[in-house]
Amino acid sequence: MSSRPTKRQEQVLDYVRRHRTQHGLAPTVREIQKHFGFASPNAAASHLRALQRKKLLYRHPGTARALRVTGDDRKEVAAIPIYGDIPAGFADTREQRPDGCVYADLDSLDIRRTARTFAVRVRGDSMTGAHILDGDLVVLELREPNHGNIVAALIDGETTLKRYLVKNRRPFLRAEHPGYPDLIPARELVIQGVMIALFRKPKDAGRPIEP
Amino acid sequence: MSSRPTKRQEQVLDYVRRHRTQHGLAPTVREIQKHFGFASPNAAASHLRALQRKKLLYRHPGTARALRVTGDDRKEVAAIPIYGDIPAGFADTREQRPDGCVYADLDSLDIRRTARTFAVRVRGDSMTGAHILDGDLVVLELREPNHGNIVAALIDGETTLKRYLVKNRRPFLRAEHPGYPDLIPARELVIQGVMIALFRKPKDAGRPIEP
DNA sequence: TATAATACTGAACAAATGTCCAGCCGTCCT
DNA sequence: AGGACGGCTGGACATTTGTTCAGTATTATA
Repeated sequence: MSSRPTKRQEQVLDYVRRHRTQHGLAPTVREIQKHFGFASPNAAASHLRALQRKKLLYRHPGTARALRVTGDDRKEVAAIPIYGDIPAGFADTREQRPDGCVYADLDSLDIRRTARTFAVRVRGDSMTGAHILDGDLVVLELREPNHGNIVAALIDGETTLKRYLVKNRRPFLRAEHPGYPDLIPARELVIQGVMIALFRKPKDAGRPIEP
Repeated sequence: MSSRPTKRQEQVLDYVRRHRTQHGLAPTVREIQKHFGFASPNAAASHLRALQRKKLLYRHPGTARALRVTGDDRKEVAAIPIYGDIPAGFADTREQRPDGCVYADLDSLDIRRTARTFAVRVRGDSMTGAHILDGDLVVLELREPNHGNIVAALIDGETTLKRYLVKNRRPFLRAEHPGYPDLIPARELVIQGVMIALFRKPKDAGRPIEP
């Protein structure tokens, strides 16, 4: 019987959430009091009581900083391995060595837990026309591609990111940048993954450019 | 100057880690004491001191349950609130209502824990030249922008994503799409955040079509 | 062998923190 | 009009909790 929080209660809940992610621990009653400018710790405490009543918050009585926002626990965070370079024998996943992981929640990625998901660091500018830049991290899912999907494919022993197209029942790959020709596979086309998400961290995020 | 922990210290560190993942919060000194059967809280406390000296643990003095294992921070996933729409009075964070959250690890985002970070859903195509598309999720940090940064700014009561430029010591905003004029602020320029990351989930990604 | 570091016991203090009681004011609903 | 509820002030109390001082025994370490 969890009901909706009021505006104020939402704010409190948000502050708890934020405090947890920023400082790694939940705030105390008096920290909440201070943040909202209450004159009494009871103001914060009663909000917590209300949130608890509405099942939006859990806590251990008598325990310091024992606040836990209900939804946050259930968030399933997937560790997506990053393969900087995909070698030929991709089928054997066990031999892969990820260069770290991206962590993203399944919700926002809409990932099925059964699906094989991985990420690749993009090299080159052959897909800038599709707004995929050098250095971008592309999250891929192992499945059959559809016409128009962006895929990681194996061409001549190298893996590249291209758009997957079908013409006259024959699939081929297209780069999204002037000067790159279409790639029509001589033998068979090995699709290693279909792009489902993109993650970019601009290199110039903190750096000024020439005026 | 971080050296190796002793066997016992390793056990304590392990217990702290386990307690955090199991209960969502760090143990107190006395909980550690109880777990190891110490007769004095000082036994646990001195272990924590040693671990701190070896840079394997961080804590806030005088704060309850403020233990953080050094390596674990990197795996920590931050909940970044998504503000679909940024109203005028942004300075008052308390009135914000996030439309859910993105979850990303601090490492890959290079987020400072102290920094105020949030995300905005991009609307419109004024930044396609900078490879930022309609529907993209842009992660922003609250800080002073540099020349060339992409920022969320408040213009005429509306928030837009633009490139921040400075000419003759006067800052202005530039869209990255043909046909959009530069925005030269009449009064003052309110910068709400500087882009530090981008997250895209293609709309046509999840459709499985049978051939 | 000296010296430091580890690994504790034992007691106690002070700050941090959760909690409770009493009451005020306004809004919404019946 | 009445009552339930949200939002808050003000004060106080009892734990919880971090911290410190003093001391013992064992194990490295130079």
